[in-house]
Amino acid sequence: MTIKDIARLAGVSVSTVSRVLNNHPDVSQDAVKKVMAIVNKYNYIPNTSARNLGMSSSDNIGVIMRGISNPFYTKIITAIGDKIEKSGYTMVMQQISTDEDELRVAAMMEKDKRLQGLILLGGHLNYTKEQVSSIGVPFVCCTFSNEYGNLNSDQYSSVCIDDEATAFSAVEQLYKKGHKKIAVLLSAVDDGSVSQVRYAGYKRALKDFNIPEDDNLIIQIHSFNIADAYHEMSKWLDKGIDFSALFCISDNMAMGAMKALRDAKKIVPDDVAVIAIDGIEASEYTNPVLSTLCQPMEHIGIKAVDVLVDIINNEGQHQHLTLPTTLREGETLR
Amino acid sequence: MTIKDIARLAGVSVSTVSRVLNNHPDVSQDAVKKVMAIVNKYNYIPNTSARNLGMSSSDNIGVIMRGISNPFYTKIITAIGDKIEKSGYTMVMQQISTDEDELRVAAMMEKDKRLQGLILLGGHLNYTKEQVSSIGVPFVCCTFSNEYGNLNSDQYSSVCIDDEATAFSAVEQLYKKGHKKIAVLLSAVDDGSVSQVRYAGYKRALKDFNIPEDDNLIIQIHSFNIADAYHEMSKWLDKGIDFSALFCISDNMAMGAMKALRDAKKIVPDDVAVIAIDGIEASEYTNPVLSTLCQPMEHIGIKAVDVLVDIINNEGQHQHLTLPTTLREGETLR
DNA sequence: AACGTTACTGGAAACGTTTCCGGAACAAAT
DNA sequence: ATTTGTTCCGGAAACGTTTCCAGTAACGTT
Repeated sequence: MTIKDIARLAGVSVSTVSRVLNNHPDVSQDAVKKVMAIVNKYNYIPNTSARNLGMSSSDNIGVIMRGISNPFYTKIITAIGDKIEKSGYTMVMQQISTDEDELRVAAMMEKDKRLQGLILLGGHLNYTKEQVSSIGVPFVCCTFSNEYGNLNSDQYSSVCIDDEATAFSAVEQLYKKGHKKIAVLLSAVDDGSVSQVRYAGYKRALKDFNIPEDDNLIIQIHSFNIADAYHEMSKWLDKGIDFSALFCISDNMAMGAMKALRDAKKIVPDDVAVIAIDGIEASEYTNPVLSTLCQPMEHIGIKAVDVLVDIINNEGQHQHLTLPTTLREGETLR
Repeated sequence: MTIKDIARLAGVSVSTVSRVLNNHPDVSQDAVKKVMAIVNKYNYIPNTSARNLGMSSSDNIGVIMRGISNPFYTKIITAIGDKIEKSGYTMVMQQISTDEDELRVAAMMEKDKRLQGLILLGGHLNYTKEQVSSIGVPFVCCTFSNEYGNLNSDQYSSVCIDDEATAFSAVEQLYKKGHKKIAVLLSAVDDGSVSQVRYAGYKRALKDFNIPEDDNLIIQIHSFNIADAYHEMSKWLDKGIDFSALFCISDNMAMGAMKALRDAKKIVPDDVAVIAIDGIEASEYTNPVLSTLCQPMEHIGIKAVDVLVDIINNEGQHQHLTLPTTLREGETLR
């Protein structure tokens, strides 16, 4: 069943069918009716390959992400996938490992799958101008702060929270409860990732509250992995360093850390207060319930697609959205 | 940069370039060398739309899933996506809501995206023959038991655990610890879903161990949702029904239930023993650590793609794989 | 009555591949 | 010397759309 068959059955030309199917203006009501009748009767769906070839484009939007393993991303992905579908595009997902260069992958993918646009999830900030311009379709970065990039901001869009300020406010919560010996559990500190930016917020908070920085209170792992967090935290606790509160840069890591604290017989929140950032569902069901600053995950996903689709349709400029976080008061603060 | 340009630059015909690119036999070493030199030099990637149109097929494999929100699925999806990519196909993901008919979506998607094959995640068993044959590409169902379907088994493939036996063995664990009053937290019981099958395993266990069934010990919700599990469990606990153990048909639900138990001042495992099925990462970090029967999630994903690709390439028959589960001894049994 | 608009239509080229088919070049067998 | 077969190659049709362009019919204007 091709457009030709439809044309024949409806008694019109191929061009007319095409026009009807694409809502072109220059077509009579009569023709629309005839064509649609046949289309519906035979449940005709145009061939995407032929259509894309004809228009020399596609309806693919690529989504590249590093580490879907962090449950934080699944909510965002869900929202993105949903919204892409609703907008009439097709989502093409590509996962990359931690050591792959996402922009190289993006460039390849763009050629290979003829993308209309790209969404990058959980990436870095220190792309060079050349790297960015090497990819020829509009793209939007999700979930890492705008202000810290070194790029011309009109070359891409971004949708995220203010990671620095959120980290600051997490530490502030601890400070307000009287904590001064605040340890931080983080990932890399120099790769332009969220980890680095949240760490910056932590440091600014310490400074503002006149708490001296102490390298002994920095617990660094090399992933956002829950198991890594658990092991590294356990090792650190063995050192017996004195502290009264722990700021984890992600919920996932906090869950690992809390198990380590439990193993070490530290009671949360009596012995150690804990706060984190993200607001994943699981962390609402830990014992005790984790206190955390929640990201508006669905909203992030939806907005990312919105912005991208607008740009694809030439209905908008690149923009940089910063969405608000909300405090979830759990049971890990005292 | 099209195949014509490559042909011109390499000094051969378009057909020859195509043959080289597709590893056809009838082409000289000399030609291969000349073409590949140009292809590599200009980093040429063939246009997928044109190629698909020419071959009247595509390289798309569809993945349909209900409720990616359950973290259990993310591991599987990750594995599936990875494997699809490695096999040279493109993953096209479609999420559906609980009330959508997955086979209708499958049929639509197949036409729309010209799929080569389909993977269905977390579906039902009671498809009719007509429904199944309405979708014209091979498909494999993941994560629900084979034996309970009412279909001709050579019409599709499946990869999953033995849900009935696993549920049986979960209840067996509780029985071996001396429990007789075993409540069960489940989802639907009559829709052909995993829930129904796991419930069947629970009932068989009771029977084998000479424990009378008791409707009061059945806690039913209408999703696999963690929040729903929490609320429904709380409501049930209010009734004050006597019980000593709880079998949850999924880890996710168990996490909700454990919070409800905590709210009700029931100590796990002293007052109530808990066991579940799935083995998601988060449930390894609950307090206390959940005891559960783990599914080989990565393995399931990889096998599903393996089987499907073999069938697409006419290198295999439809088959039904049942993968083993392993007990993770947590801290919720006594 | 001639002309310009307007509203719509159909023919056909174009998109970038794959693949069928016929043929060239050459070697081996008769 | 002719046939037969092998190996490789190029031309061109085909895939199913979109879209440009030319054209027709109806209608209002001068």
